[in-house]
Amino acid sequence: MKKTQHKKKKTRITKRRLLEEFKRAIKNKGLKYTPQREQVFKEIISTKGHFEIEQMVHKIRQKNIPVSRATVYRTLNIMKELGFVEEVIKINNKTIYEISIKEHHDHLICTSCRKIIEFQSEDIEKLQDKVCAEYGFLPKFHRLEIFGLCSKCQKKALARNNSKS
Amino acid sequence: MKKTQHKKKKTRITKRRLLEEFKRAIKNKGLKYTPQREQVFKEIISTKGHFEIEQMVHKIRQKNIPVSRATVYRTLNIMKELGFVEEVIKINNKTIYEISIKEHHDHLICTSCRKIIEFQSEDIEKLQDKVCAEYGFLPKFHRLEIFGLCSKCQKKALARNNSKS
DNA sequence: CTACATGCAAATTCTTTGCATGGCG
DNA sequence: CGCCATGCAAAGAATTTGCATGTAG
Repeated sequence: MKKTQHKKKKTRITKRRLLEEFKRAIKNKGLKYTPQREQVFKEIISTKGHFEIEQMVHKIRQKNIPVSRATVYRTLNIMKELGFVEEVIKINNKTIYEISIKEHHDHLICTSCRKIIEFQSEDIEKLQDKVCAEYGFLPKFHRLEIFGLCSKCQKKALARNNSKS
Repeated sequence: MKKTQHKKKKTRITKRRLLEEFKRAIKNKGLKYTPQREQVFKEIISTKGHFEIEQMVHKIRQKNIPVSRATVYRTLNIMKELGFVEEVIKINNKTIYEISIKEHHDHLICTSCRKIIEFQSEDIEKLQDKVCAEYGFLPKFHRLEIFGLCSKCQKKALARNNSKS
């Protein structure tokens, strides 16, 4: 019984554990665990969904940790190699990074208001695995984005059309 | 009977029809239908899957149609607005465009050799529609990319590991 | 003819890099 | 201490833009 309870805790303290994992990974690579790197990482795991570079630099400076864009880029590249951060989306010429550690979310992206709705579908993931198996492909992570109009923007579009005619 | 046959032709001459559609769309917008624009479009619809800018410029020049990168960019932006070309992927700092007209493909992307395998799964698309419905989201197009190792690279990785130990 | 398109080169934006200096281990 | 990290500024790369000239309609 107690053991089961203990296991459950794992999910609760994810952030702390992640930070430890990161620290270990960094050191394993013979790299140094600096305040900047720590803070970049902290910032990322407390960010839901996506983030951009400028945003990240800002947030970190607000915490009184001096950091340059260069360092953020460099840290992100390390994190990419270590597999903590995932591939990259581009929207309006801006690169948007995504965390690969947290449970994975797919996205509905409104092309009108740019709102991003996250969702998760086990069924879709199962089918993906099936496809991969067919091609002998070993999946590491994926990205599913559905572009379209969110309900609000649909209504707006409708309203516009009505007033026209 | 004959009517049915006739209908089938529609699918056969897609490229020609697409070109007409494009021409109409351009003119409807009060824009001009220039050789450059025509060629960019032709190039795109005869390209399977993805394409990059440099590649496109090259191909068009090879057909003896002078074109500048600027024009290709400008044309692509128009095509984006008109909905002929879709959102944009970024791999290694390069933007990769995709045609939105042709049947849609999803992708398995090998992170090692960069090979891109296209696939299609109606089942996945159905589930996507279901998700959209749940959120009252009106999908226009989507992008599904699964990153991982293709079978060849898996074998290579395996071979490396064996020789190590 | 007129308004829009093109090409060039300059400007912008995002990202990477070289080098001197700072700091983790 | 030694090596790696940081910051800055400069370099690079991708994309956009201003302007003079060309051309579709």
